[in-house]
Amino acid sequence: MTVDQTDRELLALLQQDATQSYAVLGQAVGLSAGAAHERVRKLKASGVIRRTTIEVDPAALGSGVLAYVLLDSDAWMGDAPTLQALKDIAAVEEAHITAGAASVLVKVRTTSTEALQAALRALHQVDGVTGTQTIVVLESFFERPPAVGATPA
Amino acid sequence: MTVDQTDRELLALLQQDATQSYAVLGQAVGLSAGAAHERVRKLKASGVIRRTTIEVDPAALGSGVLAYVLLDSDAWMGDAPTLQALKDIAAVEEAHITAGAASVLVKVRTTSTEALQAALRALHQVDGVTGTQTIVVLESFFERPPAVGATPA
DNA sequence: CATCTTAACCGAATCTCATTTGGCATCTGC
DNA sequence: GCAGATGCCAAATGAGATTCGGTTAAGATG
Repeated sequence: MTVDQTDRELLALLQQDATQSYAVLGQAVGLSAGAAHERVRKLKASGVIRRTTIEVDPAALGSGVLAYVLLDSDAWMGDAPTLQALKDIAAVEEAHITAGAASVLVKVRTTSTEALQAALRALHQVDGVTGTQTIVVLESFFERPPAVGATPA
Repeated sequence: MTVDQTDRELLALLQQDATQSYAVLGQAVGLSAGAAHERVRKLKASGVIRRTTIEVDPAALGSGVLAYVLLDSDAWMGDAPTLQALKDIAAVEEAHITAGAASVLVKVRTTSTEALQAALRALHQVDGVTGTQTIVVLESFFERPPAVGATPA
């Protein structure tokens, strides 16, 4: 699908606040409510918009501990069983295969350092993992959604 | 604010799909539409729900390169000027002060390796930064919203 | 150049759902 | 046991999502 400048503006506006009416959205980009609706419908249908969701404050739910963990391994970790094992650990928010010394990088958020320890234990038990290096976050400057601005030349 | 089990269920449902009607939400948790609405309203007012937003597929917009960058520094980086400097780099999605060897960890997403290089250049120019270590992501297993389940004992 | 096709837009009509209101039951503290 | 507060339901109202018919503009085709 072609995503033009107007679409990007709509995406940016919806990223900031997905509850605004199509009338307002349309006005902001110079379209009628109907036309804005049609564009957004297509963006959803084509998968550019994955879903509409809420952003929850982790601190409000007691998840105050954030850490990044590098996993060392003695086998290839890029396959489905590894993925599933990581997904099954609720504290794991992201998991990526990486280039460099470690093979996998995971982002972990827990309610306490005790819970972090439990998560690390679980990570150690994942097949193939031989060791971990943990980077504990002291303070988050910000976490924001991906930029949607026009692709620079 | 007190967040009980029903609230957590509502949060989980809204995280999956924030477009469902309050009638459906209420039914799912055993409440009337009005009561569900009232709970969600309070969650928003109290800041547990930060905002309603859309999740955009970065790949669909051409942002296929993801990397984590560790920043070394010769000064304390935990202050507002550093925050602002990092925020001004559009490719930076997250920035955290960390314990450990490096002082700051940033998540960077770009359209190409050339753009990644440009982002690294910009990071080097941030006041206090003396060096960087970059972890390039080869493949993302998943990136999901924070868990909202009941806090285990 | 005339015509056909397609895509995108607008404005109006319809219909669903968010939001508000009033009243009842439950629980708390006095 | 009583007053106040909290949380719920059911019903009314209005806003806004969604649909539809018709128009224009931009290419393609001959």
